[in-house]
Amino acid sequence: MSQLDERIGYLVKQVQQAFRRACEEQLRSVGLSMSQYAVLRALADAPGAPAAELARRTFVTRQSLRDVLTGLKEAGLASVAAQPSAGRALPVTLTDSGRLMLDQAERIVMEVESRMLITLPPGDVRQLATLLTTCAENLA
Amino acid sequence: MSQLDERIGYLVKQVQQAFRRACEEQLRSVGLSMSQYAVLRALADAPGAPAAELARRTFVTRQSLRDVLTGLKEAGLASVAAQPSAGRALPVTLTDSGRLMLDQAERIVMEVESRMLITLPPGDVRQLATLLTTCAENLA
DNA sequence: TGAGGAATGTAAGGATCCTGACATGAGGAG
DNA sequence: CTCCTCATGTCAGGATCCTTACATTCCTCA
Repeated sequence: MSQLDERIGYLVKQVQQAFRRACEEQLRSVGLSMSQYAVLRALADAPGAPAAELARRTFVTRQSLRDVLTGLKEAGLASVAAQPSAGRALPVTLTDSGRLMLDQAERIVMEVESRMLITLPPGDVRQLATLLTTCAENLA
Repeated sequence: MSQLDERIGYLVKQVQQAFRRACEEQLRSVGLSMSQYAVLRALADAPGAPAAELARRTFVTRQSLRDVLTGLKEAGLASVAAQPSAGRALPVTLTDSGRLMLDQAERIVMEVESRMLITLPPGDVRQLATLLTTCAENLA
């Protein structure tokens, strides 16, 4: 039996939870959740993408994304077109308000990420990125 | 701005979600969720621990753990003592049924973990563990 | 002895995420 | 053209997780 300290699945969960926790703590000052941040971020990377595409980019289901999108619409941070652009796809866009919020949130999240990596030399960070990418590919 | 591919926070989330997804998919065959598995696992490592201790070990709050524990009790996999052992702490234990279930689940999760790491030489796995541990410590 | 702190249990409410199911629109195979 | 498949949107229900709040028990310290 492997030691718990070496179980990658366990460690990944631990880091993900700690990172999420730390981010939520800081994001609370601007009234944003980590889930909402993730959607805003995806929205900035893919303006006008349908909700289903945003769901894929944030690793959740369409149904889950709807829950978060509801909150973002109510907060005036995102906007869903009334008419489909192609097929049934309704383009989602960032509002001006959403863009400003994302800028603030981005700074906060980057700070937490920096803190998480503060003791690691750049080479180690690149290596970590490579290893994690490999893990993701192996599970795909 | 960093490329998304190199954002460790993003990659950790991706891997964690993929791992969880893959595990849930396989665990469904024995009727267990990943959250439940995590609690059973913690319970095996700390027999008779109070719920609050299990919560710490699974990185969730006491309140969240209660939700999962309710399901485990209903499924007859865990048992909560009626009388406190010390203070208000109610010892939680695995039932025989729970132990059998954990054995099955453990094999399933180990298989998924192996698949995730299949292309990585042992040295890389150890380094990944080291890097992740460092990240967790930096956020603590 | 009594006040306060720390840990635990519990409850309520809300946010996020899931599966399952169904309807709709686009595009290809026959 | 019609049937089929696929992608998208939507709804319902349930599981998990969170914050906030309060009660209880033990321990420390004045």
